Amino acid sequence: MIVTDKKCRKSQQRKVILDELQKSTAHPTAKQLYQLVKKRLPDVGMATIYRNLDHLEKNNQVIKIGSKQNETRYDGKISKHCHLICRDCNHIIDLMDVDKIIIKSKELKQSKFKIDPNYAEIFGTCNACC
Amino acid sequence: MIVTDKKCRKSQQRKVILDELQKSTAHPTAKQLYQLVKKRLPDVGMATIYRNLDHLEKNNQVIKIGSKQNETRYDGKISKHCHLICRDCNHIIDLMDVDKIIIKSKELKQSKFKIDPNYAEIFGTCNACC
DNA sequence: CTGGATGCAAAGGTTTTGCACGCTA
DNA sequence: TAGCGTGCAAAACCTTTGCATCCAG
Repeated sequence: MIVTDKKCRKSQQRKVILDELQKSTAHPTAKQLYQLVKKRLPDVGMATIYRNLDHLEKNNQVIKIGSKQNETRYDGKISKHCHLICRDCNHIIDLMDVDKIIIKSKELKQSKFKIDPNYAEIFGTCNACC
Repeated sequence: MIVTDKKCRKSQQRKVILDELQKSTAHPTAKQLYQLVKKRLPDVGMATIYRNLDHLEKNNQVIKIGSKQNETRYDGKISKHCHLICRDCNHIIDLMDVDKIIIKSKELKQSKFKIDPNYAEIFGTCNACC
């Protein structure tokens, strides 16, 4: 579902932030984005970056990678399994019985990326949050 | 590859931290683990929790969930795609051409978890780090 | 004009580090 | 006894928030 915020104003800052993020392929951090934006708007503040990233994410113009929680979580089970992570409540479900994760992608083959089968995080919405 | 640290000592603290983590199914944060450990070792400090979690992770006894980087990263591409994340260098590769991710798991079906196809993070090692 | 957006500075959280002391092997 | 591990406190980070001011619509 795409939410369009009718009350939002298109400030220079917001435009530049979105533009820099769309131009980049590096998946930058807020700080890196700040450096990029600062080149075009030297007076920009860090708070503006964060506020706009939140705003843009809520309006589905930007993706925040990973869990929305900013505390690291740990798992004492080291046998092969993967995690389902609820983007709403941060609940994590273990999938212990996954034989194989099949991803059909040419880019994956070309990338020569070596998938660690113990480590996949699949995001979505858990039963309680649906 | 399993790395066993020959110089490590089995302090009470380390044993209790590992034990609590293995008993838990909640994927606790460092702080939550601290509360659990504190019940058994009232004088334990937060630094001990963090140092041991690092140590245990390096020895493959504990999994740190998510990217090892603790800064949030953002993506300006909102079309459906998933991410390959290198656990060594934190490089993120976009897979734009994934039709479907197939996960064979009974637990997944039972969980009624609703996967967001735009959001999968597959961890491993990138070409440069192999 | 109006109220959303900004910049600055301060506060809030999490994680790391320095240091003297304690404890395992 | 050697040197790894601990607890405490301070520091280092990342992110959020309060407030006066600015500016887009």
